[in-house]
Amino acid sequence: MRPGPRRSLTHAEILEAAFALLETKGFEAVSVRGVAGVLGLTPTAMYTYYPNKGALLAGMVEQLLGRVDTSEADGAATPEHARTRVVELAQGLRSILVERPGAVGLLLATPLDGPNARRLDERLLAAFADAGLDPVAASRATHAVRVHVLGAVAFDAAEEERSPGGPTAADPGPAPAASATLWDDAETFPLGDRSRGLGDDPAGRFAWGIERLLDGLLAPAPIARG
Amino acid sequence: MRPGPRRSLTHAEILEAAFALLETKGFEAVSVRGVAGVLGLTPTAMYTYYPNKGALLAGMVEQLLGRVDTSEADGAATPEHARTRVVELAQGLRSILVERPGAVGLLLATPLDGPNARRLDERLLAAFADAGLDPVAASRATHAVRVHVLGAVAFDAAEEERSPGGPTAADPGPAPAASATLWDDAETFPLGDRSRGLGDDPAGRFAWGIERLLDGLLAPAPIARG
DNA sequence: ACCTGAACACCGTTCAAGT
DNA sequence: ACCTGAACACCGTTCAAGT
Repeated sequence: MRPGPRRSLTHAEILEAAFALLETKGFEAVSVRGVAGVLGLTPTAMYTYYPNKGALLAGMVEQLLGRVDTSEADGAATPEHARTRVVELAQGLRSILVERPGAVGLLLATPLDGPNARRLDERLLAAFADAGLDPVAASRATHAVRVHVLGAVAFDAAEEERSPGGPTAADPGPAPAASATLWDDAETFPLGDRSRGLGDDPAGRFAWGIERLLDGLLAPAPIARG
Repeated sequence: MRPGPRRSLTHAEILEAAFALLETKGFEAVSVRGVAGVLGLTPTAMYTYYPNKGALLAGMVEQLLGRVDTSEADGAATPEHARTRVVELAQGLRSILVERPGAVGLLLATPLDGPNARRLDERLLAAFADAGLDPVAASRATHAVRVHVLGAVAFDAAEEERSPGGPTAADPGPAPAASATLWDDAETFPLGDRSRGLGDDPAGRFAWGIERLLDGLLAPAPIARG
């Protein structure tokens, strides 16, 4: 068939194909040509749906962030409820990113400014306001949480890449094996070596880190600083 | 000239060319072919120096991290000194990343496991140990700082990409202009809209975030948690 | 409006060959 | 050991053309 049977796909169908590619072959495989291939389209046909690759990725990010549950828990606006709400949002965001291999690449390649990104921000801002923070502090606290979640997932992804299967359990790896690449000068790092494998469970250290961050963000006495 | 005048470059010279490319044309331009071009080499010649592109990027990351000053300040091992040391390391790491446009891409594309990355970790671990944290907590605190710095720089870079020139001052951008891409459903986000441009100075919010994180990591009374 | 086919200017990497 | 040249299997994007 030459020109085409006018199939008229929906954006949802295209994103579905893109996510299938992301989950089966990783972020690198999410290409305009690749998605077109899955859909049985010519690469150029993709440009009638998205003006460029960035817009496609932004669409994926939006759909991903839409999966984060931001329904207001029916609890009151007490500081205690506010804190657990922040934790839930942070954990929820982390979950949808960790569940999908390659999703981090997506987030890092795309500005987070769609409606669902802003909705998430809004919930965090509201929670920090409920916790008693003034608007400037709430804005910065929201940013700090955003930054922490994304950074943590990015780190986990980078580690996962070099030792697939997961270091969740005790996995010291090929212990004395020559390090992966060029540097064999092998200084010793007593503290690092000793602590290797201590707090290494990704989920555990993330939960711990978020709690400590909130300890600092919601500290009751902001007077004694310095 | 056909085969070649046996020029025998050093790794340092190759990395210099790679950084020149990074700083003038951004991370995307750092390609095996691109670097080879700057050096007057054929792309294939690059493979006698680095086994693949990843190793080249890892070499760049190592050199970048080598620029972070980790010289032990002559101060005593008091908790107060420990805290300021962590802040200095975090700020130092952020500086070398922020100064070089495109450096974030580098960090995110490469596992941080070279000697200089470990040296930085070691300094953070030592500081947290000086501050009185047990090995597990010190390891997790180190990870939290790592994550926070990288996440913050990645965020700033993403923002810089869509409004170059910097939102350092009050820069509301094209205020009511239709949002960059597809979504025009335009829910309203009262808190987000009100706080837009409040705590948005990258350096300021980073410094604030690191201090709050340390408030939580170095909290004196880990009893009253929950 | 949606699609094809050809084309342009790129990638990373491998392989056989030269010195 | 270091390098070239040709090649393979990819990219994102544009353009002219068909229905």
